Amino acid sequence: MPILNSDVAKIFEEIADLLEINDENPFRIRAYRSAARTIRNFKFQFHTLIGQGQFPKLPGIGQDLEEKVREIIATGRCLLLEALRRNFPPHFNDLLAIPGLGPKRVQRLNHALGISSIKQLREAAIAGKVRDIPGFGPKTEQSILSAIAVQAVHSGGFIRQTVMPQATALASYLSESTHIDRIAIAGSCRRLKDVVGDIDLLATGSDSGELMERFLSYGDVKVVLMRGPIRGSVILGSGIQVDLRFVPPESYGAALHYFTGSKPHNIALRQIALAQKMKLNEYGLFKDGKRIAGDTEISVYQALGLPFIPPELREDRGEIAAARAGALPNLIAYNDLRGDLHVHTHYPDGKNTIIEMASTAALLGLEYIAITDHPEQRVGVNGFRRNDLIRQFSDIEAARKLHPEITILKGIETKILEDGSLDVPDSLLRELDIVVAAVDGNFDLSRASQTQRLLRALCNPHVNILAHPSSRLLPDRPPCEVDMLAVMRSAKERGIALELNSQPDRLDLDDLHCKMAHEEKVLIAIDSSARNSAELGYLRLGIDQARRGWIESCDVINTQRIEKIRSWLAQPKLPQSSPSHLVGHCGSQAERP
DNA sequence: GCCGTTTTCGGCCCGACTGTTTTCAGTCG
Repeated sequence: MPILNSDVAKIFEEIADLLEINDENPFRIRAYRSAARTIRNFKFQFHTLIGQGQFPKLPGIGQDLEEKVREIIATGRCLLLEALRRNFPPHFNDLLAIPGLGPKRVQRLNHALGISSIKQLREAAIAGKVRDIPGFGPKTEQSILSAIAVQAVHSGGFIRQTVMPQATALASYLSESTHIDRIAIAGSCRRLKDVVGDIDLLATGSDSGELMERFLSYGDVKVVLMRGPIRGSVILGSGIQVDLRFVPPESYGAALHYFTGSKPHNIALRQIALAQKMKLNEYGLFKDGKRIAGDTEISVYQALGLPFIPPELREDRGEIAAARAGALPNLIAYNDLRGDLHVHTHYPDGKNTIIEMASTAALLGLEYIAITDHPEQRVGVNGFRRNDLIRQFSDIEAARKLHPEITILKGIETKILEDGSLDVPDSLLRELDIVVAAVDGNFDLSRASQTQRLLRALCNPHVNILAHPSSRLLPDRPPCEVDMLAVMRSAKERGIALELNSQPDRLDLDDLHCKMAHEEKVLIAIDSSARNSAELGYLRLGIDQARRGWIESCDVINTQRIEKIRSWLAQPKLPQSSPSHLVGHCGSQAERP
């Protein structure tokens, strides 16, 4: 089993945790954390590059960390980590994940009570033993118990789509405060992350007192975590934390930037300011003690010599270098989409007909949709019947007559079986305008087997789109282990699009894989896989995700007019045996009854 | 541990808030 970048990153993160508990140089700790992030975001696998005699030059990875990466890739072990682990009980660093517990308190808990796990901490807190440790008290003990309870329920984070109604309702409520000029949703919600940990709100105006009172007395507040004159923090009934911060109007832009994050992006920008003998904080950009920018975000970037960087790109994934080089992507916009190539009908929970789906899509401004139901939707448990497909064809013909303003393509969503073959015979697939293939079941195959499975499916000459490629389900089902770079390169060679599925619990491809697709110039299809007409609106979430992944309009097949779509679908596929790296994947597809 | 418009050593982002103190350490974002 090769050691993956994610394995190396995990080791570096654990080293950082243990160094932190050891009270080591904070900058050394930051170096490990920064390297872990860089390695996790890096698109090529180190084990492959090192196997080819290469080692990439990456920021924050110098001689020492390069040697450690090589050691981990070669041996699967890291001597430094093993030495650190000998000083602590197993999983000791898990305690750092409890809000309110940092390295000092974790050490004290261990020295005073021998606590080395969250379970032990909970038991000690319930028994009232934690409050007697110097530096702790009854309030800290209670907040530890609350934090453990919240963490147990929401450790996976919250799907942004479910959080935004709460955020906008609270922002709207706060905006009624008489001394408030502006209120904004910042943080990871503004960066359009698929899963968020909390809600960050920023307000500006003439007086913060009434705002804070209003905030803390909001009907849905369950717990008040913190209440200062300009900053407050609460937990809502849903379990999500909300942080509110007030700044004076002239600092609005700098504060919006600061509270939008991400933290690594902010740190990088502050370093740029320092290099120019300036200081950047949430109140503004200062030179010689004088504010020179900060009323708007644009003013901050401009004063630092950079163009405006959209919030969804602010992850310290190369956006600052791209901004400096004038090479920021021209991000796709919602109105760029012309169609949806993965739409369902007649679902038990949706019950919308082809006509209803088509009319809603037309109202949304779409020029085409593809009806791509699962075979079993039409036939139940008795296997695929050709007559059902014929019946749907005639339904589509009827809908076409009723809604000539929108093109309706005949399609199917076929399952990719464990061996990479499809659950619908080629003889039927060839009668369709478009074929969407998707993994369904057997999510826990080995990385090699899962990759082979997808590569073989891509060899089917009728497949046009690989749907929700990682099969993750937010927030809890992890993505399948798969070599996505190999899948993308194969898809590109064969003219197949990878789907960015817009369902809020999928958003699959994720942002990093979107960026990879953009860099690899692989076609993307942003689809809703709507199960009823309302879900066609999820396309907006797909666009959000695409923007986080640097996707431009030209990367996306369904920004094209229907004529282009038809010619893309009609393109002959490469002969099955021609791409050298696919030999062995592309056997003849057996016909199934 | 990294890195260079402070360049091979010395600096590395920075302010708010809490709880437990008795002036501030620890933590968070």
